[in-house]
Amino acid sequence: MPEMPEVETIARKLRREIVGKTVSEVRLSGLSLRRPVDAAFAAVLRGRKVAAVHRRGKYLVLQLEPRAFALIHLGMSGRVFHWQGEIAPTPHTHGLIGFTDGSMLEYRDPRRFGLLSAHDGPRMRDIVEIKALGREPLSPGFDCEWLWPRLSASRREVKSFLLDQREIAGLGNIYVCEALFHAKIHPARRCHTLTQEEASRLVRAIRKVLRGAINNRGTTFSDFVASDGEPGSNQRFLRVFQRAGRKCRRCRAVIRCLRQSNRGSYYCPGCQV
DNA sequence: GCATTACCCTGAAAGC
DNA sequence: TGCTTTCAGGGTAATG
Repeated sequence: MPEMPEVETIARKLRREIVGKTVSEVRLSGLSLRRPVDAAFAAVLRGRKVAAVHRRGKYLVLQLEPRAFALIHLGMSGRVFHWQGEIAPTPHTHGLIGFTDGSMLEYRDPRRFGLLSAHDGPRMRDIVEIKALGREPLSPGFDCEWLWPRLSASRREVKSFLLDQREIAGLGNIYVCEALFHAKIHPARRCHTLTQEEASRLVRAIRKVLRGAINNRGTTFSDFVASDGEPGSNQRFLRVFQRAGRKCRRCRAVIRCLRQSNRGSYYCPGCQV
């Protein structure tokens, strides 16, 4: 499941591969993703040049020239490939963006929880999906001074807060579980009960797990691979995620899994209070 | 404002 | 072996 480090890995790769290329054609499967792909998607992209590749939260953003933006969200199972030359679409290929040099960008998404959208003209920060996103966890503004007042004002469970993209953009289930482990905070703790020291630990833990995951080119289970098809290696460093029933590497307690908002929360009952 | 539930979807794993 | 069922989860919407 692609979260911020996986999307960042793809963005870095695409930055080297497709910036400067001009879109010659766009083919869509016609099947609906998270929502139907707008009929204008192809028209907005065709003939435009890729000026830059950005990442915002879990969105991959292609900045086009003349000014327009294409948003790609990978959902649960989305993958992006850059191919040299013509390729045959798979049953799960929902978007093919061809460039004038003959290479192609393929969007593949078996579960179709992802999103493709195009926006002609606006500033990036005014795009509705981007506008809704909270702070970037690796930006200079993501610190305890920013986070603690927000935690103090919320009675939600901290796991739910951290997954909320309107608060912090880019965290998903894997890295929230891992960050809470490193910060020694139980996922069901109510935000307002966290001390300033715990909030500070949480900030450091979030930055640590994300930076580590980016360095490892993301976490690969079954779904995620970078745009060249190479898997990431961060799964080797996970401490709690999908390790229920196994022993904590720090305290030897047995890792548990509880359900929060219908998602699995993995934690160590020995380390996390 | 927040929690809960359902929904979208399909591959993998488990169960029979 | 082969079929059916269950589970996984990001984001959104409806409901309480």
